This record gives sequence, C-alpha cells and structure tokens, in this order.
Amino acid sequence: MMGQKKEITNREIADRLSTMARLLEIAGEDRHKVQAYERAARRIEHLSFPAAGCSEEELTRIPGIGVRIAGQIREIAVTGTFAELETLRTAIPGSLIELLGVAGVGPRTLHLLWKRLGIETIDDLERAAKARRLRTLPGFGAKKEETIAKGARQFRRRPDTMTRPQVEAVLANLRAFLPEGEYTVTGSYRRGAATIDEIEVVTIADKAAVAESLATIDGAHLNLRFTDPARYGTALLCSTGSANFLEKLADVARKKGYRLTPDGLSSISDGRVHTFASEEEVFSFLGMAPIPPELREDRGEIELAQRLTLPDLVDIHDVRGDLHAHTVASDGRQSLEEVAEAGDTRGYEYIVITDHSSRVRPETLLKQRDAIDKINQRHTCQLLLGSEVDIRSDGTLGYPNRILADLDLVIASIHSGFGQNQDIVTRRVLSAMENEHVDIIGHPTGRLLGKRPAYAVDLFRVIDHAAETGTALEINASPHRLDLEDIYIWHAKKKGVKLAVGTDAHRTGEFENMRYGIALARRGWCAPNDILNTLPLSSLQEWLS
DNA sequence: GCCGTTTTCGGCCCGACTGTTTTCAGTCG
Repeated sequence: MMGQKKEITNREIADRLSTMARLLEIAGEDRHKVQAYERAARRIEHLSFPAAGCSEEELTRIPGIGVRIAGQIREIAVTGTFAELETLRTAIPGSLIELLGVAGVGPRTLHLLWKRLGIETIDDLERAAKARRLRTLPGFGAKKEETIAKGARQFRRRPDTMTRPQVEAVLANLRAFLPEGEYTVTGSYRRGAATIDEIEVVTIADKAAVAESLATIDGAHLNLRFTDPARYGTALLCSTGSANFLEKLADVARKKGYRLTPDGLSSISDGRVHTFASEEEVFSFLGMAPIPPELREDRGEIELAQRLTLPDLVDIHDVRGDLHAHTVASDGRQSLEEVAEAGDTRGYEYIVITDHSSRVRPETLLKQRDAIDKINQRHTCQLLLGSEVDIRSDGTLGYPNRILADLDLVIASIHSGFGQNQDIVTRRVLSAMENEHVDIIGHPTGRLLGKRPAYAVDLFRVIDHAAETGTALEINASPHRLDLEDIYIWHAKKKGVKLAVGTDAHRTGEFENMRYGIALARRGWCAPNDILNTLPLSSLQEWLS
C-alpha cells in the first residue's frame, strides 16, 4: 500500500528549528541569531494551522519568520530537513552535543572547550580536567574546573534508565505493528515508576508475524513476552513484577500447593496447570483482593490483600484541578486563555497560575489578576493567581510578604544554590515553610532525572516540619522530575502532610502529565483525601485561607 | 536572523547566582 505520506507536523518543524538554534550556539554564532531560531520554533509550534501547507509568502507573514527561515521551513516540509542544518550537523560531532548534559557546561563553555582544547567527548573532557587544562581558558579558574569535573563524573555515572517519555517514544513505534488490545506494557512502567530500566511488553500477537518488524525498532531494553489469551493473567502478573513482590506472591501460592509461572499456577502434587485469562482471576484463586500494579513492591500490600483491606487509592478521576502552571509571563509557552481552555477540556474546576517570581514583576501580577477575572467569566475551569516564588540562596523569598498576601496560592521552590550542604539547604526549605503565606514546597528535591541529582535536602526534617506548619509538599508530575520519590510520599502521608500534585506545565500538552504524578501518589499509598487537588474549588479555597 | 524604520542598521528578556572578575560572562530557570 502506498499510504499517503504524512505531512510533517508543526512540532516536528519546530524541533528542526530549535536543533538549529542549539547547533548555532555551540558553533559560537551570535546569540541573537540563535534566539531568532528559537523564536521561530516557538511561533511554529503555536500555530493553529499546519505550517507545512503554507507558501513561503504566507510564512513570512508570521511574526518572527523572515524570508530566510520561511525558505528553510518550505525545505523541511518537502525533505524533512534543510541544508544549513545538515551542514552544521556534519561539522559538529554528536558526542559534543551530548556534553550539554554536563552540569555547569552551557553552549558558550562548550564552544570554548571544543575550539580551544579540541574536546569532543566525555573522555576528552575528563582528561583535560584532570590535566588542569580547563583553568587555562579565559574566564576559567580552579573552581570552575572543579565544578565541571564534578559535572563530568555525574554525567558518566548517569543511570542507564529511561524516563517515561523516552519509553513512550519506543512504544509509539511498537503501535505500528502490534494492534491495540493485543498487548500490555508491563514491568516498572506499568507500576508507575519514575524511571524504567527495561520496557516489558506482554502480547498475544503471533511471534513469527512480528519478528521482522520488531528488528526495525531501536529496541533499547525492549523485552517482548508472547503468550495466549488463556494465560494472559499470569503472564501479565509475572512480567509486571516487581521481583520482590513476585517472590512473596510465589510463597503464597506455594502454601496453597502451587508454583507460580507465566503460564499459570501448576500444582506441586500432580503438575496440572491452572490457567487464568486475567490477573483478577489469579488473585481471586489465591484468596486475595486484586493488587493495583503501583503497589506491587512488597511493602505489606500482599498481607493486606489477603485480609481484603487494601487501601483506597487516589485515581486520576479524583483530580479536580492542577496546582502548578506557567504562562508566557515567565518561561511558559501558553497564555492564560490557553490554560483555561485546557482546564475546560480536562473537566477541571481550577488551575493555579504559578509563574516564577524572578520573572514576574508585581505590576505584572496585577495585570494577571485582571486578565484572570475576565477569563474566568468565560470558562468553567477557574484560574487562580499564585506564584512559584524562589527560595533564594540565603533562604529569603523572591517576593515580600505584602505581595505574597494577595496571592491565592504560593509555591516556594529552590532554583539556585544546588550545591549547598545538607544543613544549609534544608534550613532554607524549613524557613520558607515558616512563612505563613507559603502553601506548598515545589519539587522538594530539585532532581532532574538523568541530568541532575537531588540537592542535599534532608526530606525527613522537611516532612516533620511540614506536618507542624501545615505546609503541603508537591508531587511534581513532570516526567523529568517526578519529585517526590514514592517512599517520601508514603512517609509524608503517614505524618498527615498533604500532597499537592502539580504538572508544572509550561505548555498545554503538559497538563496530561497529571497521570504520572497520580501514579506516583498511588505508589506512595495515597488516598484521595491525601491529595490537595482532589478538593473541590470551594474546599481548596477554604484550605488555603 | 528578524524587525522596524529615523530605508540601511542597531537592538534584540531577565533575575539570581557563581566565579571570575576590578565591571563582566556564563548558566540556570
């Protein structure tokens, strides 16, 4: 089948343009030229019509798109890329671009490292740091060299795991040949984990039929398990794990005279195999309540399932709003109006606008308030005016109290001084919680999965203090953060600390990430009433006041 | 590279922070 060639999306065009911006930056080009590409990428991504269908003349009418970039967009629409981009790609080694992931190394530094020291790989970088050659560069000293050396060590040690979006990119390829309904993604992905080592999939598809297509997938850590509908239940169970959970479950089965295998429960006495089409049937056969995948970590869930007293877990449908969103007023790419529309689409009662304090002047807050008042009249989903206020290096907040007092909700977050020692960084957070206007501590550990470790904050002290001050802790639902980790959620819940699930959405598509945050909350055994944003608007406002 | 126009080139977002500085450059959000 010839199948119509799919028109290239605005997102894909924007992606090419921002790649161009990155490469230009490393190449040492004028930063305004770099920004021009970034701006153009943003514009394209935001269009309400497909740019691929536009003529060059139509494209130049879009602000931020001139003759040159318009021509390049036309080229992308036809060939998928453009000449200048490909030329740059051949000039700049791929291993060099990866080094942007080293903490403390930005594009300008990378340019210097490359041009002046000939550094192209992480090995080169570590060698140069060890030989004290970095400090010979203009604007460099011993401290900067040490910062980068540390960043390089972390970069090398970065875990070989995938974030959920990385997994989903692989799964998108899988969909091309595994029909909907014929497979389930299992493993730690199904258990809602923040990072995934191995993509596990159980399928009833015909092995011979898909083998060839399978080879075409960049199958990093992809593990397909073939089964048939009659055995689907045990296949799912065994493939979902976790290992500890399965060990304990196998004990339960053994006590009843069975061995647990992906093919079924086989009788120890006569070898007969009972097969199960669903997990529920397996649990039921073993005299247990069905255990949600997120709980399967052997943290006491099996015992509770045997007593039929599993906790009531929060569900995505319990969520009534989002507590963390950015707009164009700071570093977001969405307008207030777009946020309200997204909220309506999701059936939310409210979304809290929480732009960065460092990027929003008090006058702008007043303007946001006026705009929100107008927008709220046209939408079911009500916007609230909040802020993500910096907890600065010295522990003070980014706004004075008189500004904070006028906001509907205040998230306080750390965005600097990541290297401070445990006591200092912890005291910063504790002092923020002391402020009566602070409602939530945002992304409490500051980790960026695969990029930056958590700062040295002592979460047990934070949780204890949150219980005293009545401050909520955020479960940041961004798949690049997923901060807090489940055991801390569990601990906070036990102490009676409220958890606030926020997507930290910078563009409308990211409100979808709520599901990741809720999965994490479930891993932390949270019930609906542990989660702040399951409250109806009026109750939320009551809690805030 | 784009824009606006004072049609031929200068300005383009920014605040906190850090390290290198003695007045600034680069990173990060």
